[in-house]
Order: sequence, then C-alpha cells, then structure tokens
Amino acid sequence: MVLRGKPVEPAGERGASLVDAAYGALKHAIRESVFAPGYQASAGELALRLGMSRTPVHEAALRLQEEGLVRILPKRGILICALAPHDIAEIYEVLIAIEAGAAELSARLPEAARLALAEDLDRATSEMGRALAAGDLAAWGHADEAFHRLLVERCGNGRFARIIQTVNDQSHRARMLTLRLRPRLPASEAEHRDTSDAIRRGLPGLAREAARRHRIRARDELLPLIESVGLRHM
Amino acid sequence: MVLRGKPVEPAGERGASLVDAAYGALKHAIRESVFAPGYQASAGELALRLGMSRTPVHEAALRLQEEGLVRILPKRGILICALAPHDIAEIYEVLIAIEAGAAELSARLPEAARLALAEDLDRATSEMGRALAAGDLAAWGHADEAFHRLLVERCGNGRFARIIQTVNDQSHRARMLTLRLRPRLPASEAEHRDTSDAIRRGLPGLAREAARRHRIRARDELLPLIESVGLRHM
DNA sequence: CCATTGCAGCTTCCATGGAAGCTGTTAGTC
DNA sequence: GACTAACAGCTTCCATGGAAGCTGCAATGG
Repeated sequence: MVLRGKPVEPAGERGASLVDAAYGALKHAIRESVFAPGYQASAGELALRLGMSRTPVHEAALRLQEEGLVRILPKRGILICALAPHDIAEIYEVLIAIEAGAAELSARLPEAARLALAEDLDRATSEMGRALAAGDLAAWGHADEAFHRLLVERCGNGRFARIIQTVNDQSHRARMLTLRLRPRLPASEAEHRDTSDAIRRGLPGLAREAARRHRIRARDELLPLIESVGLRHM
Repeated sequence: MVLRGKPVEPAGERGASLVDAAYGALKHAIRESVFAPGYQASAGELALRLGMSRTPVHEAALRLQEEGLVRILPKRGILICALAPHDIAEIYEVLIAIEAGAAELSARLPEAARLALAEDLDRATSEMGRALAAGDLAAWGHADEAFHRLLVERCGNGRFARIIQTVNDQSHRARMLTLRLRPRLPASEAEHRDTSDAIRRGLPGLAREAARRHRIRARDELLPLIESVGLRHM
C-alpha cells in the first residue's frame, strides 16, 4: 500500500465515534478537493491516514456513498464521484423545487418566527452587498450560502433541510469553481429581498415564486457558462 | 439472546452481497410491519434470523438509518422508527414540492417521451377506476402508487426519483393504514388526468400546478383524518 | 505480431472476539 | 422508606485475519 499524500485532518473528534470522525474528515476532504474527483482510494490507505482500522473507514464510506459523494466499487476501492453538467442541472431542479417550498412554509410560520427569520435573511443579504463592494468573492459566497441555509433550516421542515444538505454537499466543489464565472452577482440581492419581504409579510405564494425565480435565474445563467467553459466533470 | 419471532425472508439474493440481502430483507420487513415501529432489535438477533454474521446486518442498518427507517442507538440496539403526524405533514410537503417539479420536467420532455409517459400514466389511472369500481382497495393503492412512481421516474431527474423513494419508504406503512380512511378516492382520478393531459400537451406550468393541487388536496384531506383518529405514531 | 492464459498484487467482504458503554436491578446504607 | 452504589447482562464498536474477486501484466501458444 502506497501513501500518495499527506495525512487527512482527523476533524475535531466531535462525535466520539470513530465512524463519525472518519465520515467528517472524508467529507471535508472531498468538499475541499483534497481528494480530486476520480481519485480512487482504498479503505486501507485511508484508515492508515486517519489512524484507525479499516472498519470505521468502510462504514463512513457507506454513508458517503448513500449521499452520492463516493462510489464503492466492489473489490476495487472507493471512488470519489465527479459531477457532470447534467448533475448540476439535476441539482438545480432540486434546489428550485425545495427552496420554493421552504419559502412558502416560512411565510406560513407564526408572525414572531417569520419576522425573526426575515431579519436574519436580510442580514445575510446585506453582508453579500458589503462583500461585493469590497470585492471579496469568498465572503460573498459565504453570505449567499448563509441565506439559503437559513431559508431551509428555519422553515420548519427538517426533511427539506436534509435534502438540501445532501445536494449542497455534492455541489459545493462546483459552487467554488463557478463563483468566479458568474456575472450579475448583484441581481441575487434584489431577489433575496423579494423573498424575505414576502416571508415577512406572510405571503406564501409570493415567497414561493420569489425563491423559485431566484434559483431559476441563477440556473439559467450558470448552466450555459459551465457548458461553454467545457467543464466535463468537477 | 432471545428470538422473538420467525426468521425473516432472505429476500431474493438479488445483490449477491450479504449487505444488500440484509438491507432488502430488513427494509421489506419494516415496510410490511413484520417489525412494528418502536421495536428494538439487536444486530446479533437479526444476524441469526438472516443466517449471517453481525457485520453485514450492521452495515445494512447504517443504510437504513441514513434513510430514516431505523435509528441506531449507540451501545443499545436498532430501533424501528415510528412516524408521527408531524412526519406525515413533512413528507407531504416533500411530495408536493418534488412531484410538482417532476410534472413540470415531464412536460418539457421531447414529444415522443411525453406522449409515451402520458399514455402510461393514463393506463395507471384507468386501472384505479377499475379497482375502485370493483371495491378492491389494495389494487387501487397499487395503481395509484404506479402513477406517482411513473411520474418521478420518467421525468428525467434521477435525484427526484431518489428523494421520492426515500420518503415513500418512510410513509409506506402510513399509506397502508390510511387507505381505508380516505373518502373521495374518485377525486384523485380527475386530478391525475389533469396532470397527464398537461404533460401530453407539453404545458409545464399547467402540469406543475395540476400535480401540486393533487397532492395538496390529498394532504388537506388526510392530515385531519389522521389527527382525529388520534394516531400518535405508526 | 496477436490472442490467450496464468499469476501476482491489490482490493473489498465477511466472521469473529475483545473492549467499553448503557440499563435495570439488587444490595447496601442512612 | 428513600437514596445511592455496584453489578450483571445486554448491546454496539472496532480491530483483525482469512476468503474471494478484480485488474493488469507477463509469459505462453498460435
């Protein structure tokens, strides 16, 4: 067995279970492209890097496979999955459907929760504006991510949050790549305000349409870009 | 270790892997209520029933936990998850959002695929009518299930199909229970026709709204029923 | 030169046993 | 009688080793 890289960060030991540690470390490594897509690892090698035996690594790989981040090739190894443009298109469809639903649900929350949520959403949107003015793309990305995460995590439907979490894990690498490609970043801000306003005012239909339009526009802007750049996988 | 029941069917051996066999057998057993919700099993007991060792059972349990069918309680055992009315509400929100998206996508398919799909959808709907006339509730349920499965499996987005598969696995037991409770089964038929017609004619907006209305009505009819019957979990 | 076969080296798959943790009960103490 | 502590019996968690399978290369036969 040959080690082809540096040891992977053991990732904070938060879950006390070795499986959780391996899961977190591997997921982090994949998200941050420590392992490039297409890389084929073996459980033994990863176990050595993480300082544990093969069993917890294998179980973590099963969880990651369930989420679509890796594929376990029987008797051959663990393959880091690549994303094709087609996958990005599918993922956007999921975002459109679920976030629209989440916005609608949010607009039906009790008034106090609605107002607090709209407040927090606006805070994230303002942060995007500041980051854009400062030319800080990374900060803009984080604030945008915060907005969308708030929307699904506070809408009251845990299954929505879970679904979004899964596709976000898959598409995180793509987002990092495309952040630099996108024109018209400012347009997002106005659409975010439309969404949070509708939530604040308790208008489910309007909130749903605003969230929907936002994601549809982003998709229609991004997909051609990806195709034109000729990214076959990422 | 005490055996509290008959052996579980080994379930067809389709995957050649013991993990797949265990996964299929356990999932089937849960869906068909061989294991009641709240039942707490141990990996050792299940392994004995399935005629294999604890490892593949444990790995199957991990997959089932990822899908929300069981919870693995550290050092205590495998708990079959129960569904509360709140979960049914969440699941219906997912169905509303995803199936509406699937209907829209289906209406955007190339004409040949659209026509073939609409044809198959109508066949399932007709089967529902026949079953209802014959008073065969089980057959009605199967045909209804076929309609909704066709809709998401043929829309072209594999992630939609996967999400629906997951929530269906969770809610299958509830569906079996509530089939007997529902009034106005015939209403479903007309709404199914609305959806398939819009798909046939290639009208995405109409298809989306038809699918959406159908699931919303079913939810608004079903949830109060469940609450009134006082089902705490199922 | 090309096709086939055999083999070496890798991998996962699965069984098994020891370690450690949780729960409920029982014995002991105030 | 009420409360605490220890323990027995259960469980999962994790390490490890043997078995079996896949791949690519080298040797062999045409």
